[in-house]
Amino acid sequence: MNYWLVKTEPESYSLEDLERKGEDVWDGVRNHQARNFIAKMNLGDLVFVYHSGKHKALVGMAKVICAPYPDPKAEEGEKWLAVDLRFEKYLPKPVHLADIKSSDSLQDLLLVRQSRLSVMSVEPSEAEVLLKMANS
DNA sequence: GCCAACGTTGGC
DNA sequence: GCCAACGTTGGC
Repeated sequence: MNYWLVKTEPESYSLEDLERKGEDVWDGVRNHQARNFIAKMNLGDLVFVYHSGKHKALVGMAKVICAPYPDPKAEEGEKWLAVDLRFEKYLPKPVHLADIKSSDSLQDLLLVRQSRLSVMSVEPSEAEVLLKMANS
C-alpha cells in the first residue's frame, strides 16, 4: 500500500465536497510529474488531502478506489490521467504547512520541496509522522 | 501585492 | 537547441 498527497484549492473543491459526494473523479491534473504519480496509484492506496490557499493544511484522507484511467476531460490526443477517490475521514487535527516545514523528519516531503506539485508520493516514514501529528 | 519556482511558447 | 517572455501556482 502506498501513500499519496493531493492538493486542492478548497474554494473550488474541498474535502467537504468529496465527503458530500462520497466518491469522485480526481481529474484535471495537467503536470507531467503529477501525472506520473497518478500512474503509479493502486486500488486501496491512501491519499492525504491538502487544502492550499488560505488554509494550507492537510485535512483528511481519501482512498484510491480504481486503477488510473485516461482523464475524460483531456483534449483529444493528450494523455492525462485520472483516478477515483473515496472520502475516508477527516484528520483528528489538521496538519498545518508551517508545522510540516518545521519538522526535521519532513524536510524531504515533496510538499515542502516542490511547492507547485499538485499530486505527489509520500514515503511510509513520512506518512507515519504526518499521521502522528494529526493525532497528537 | 509580491515573488520564487516551474512550465510553455515562440523567435532566433 | 537556446533563451527571453510570459503564464500559473501557491506561499509569504
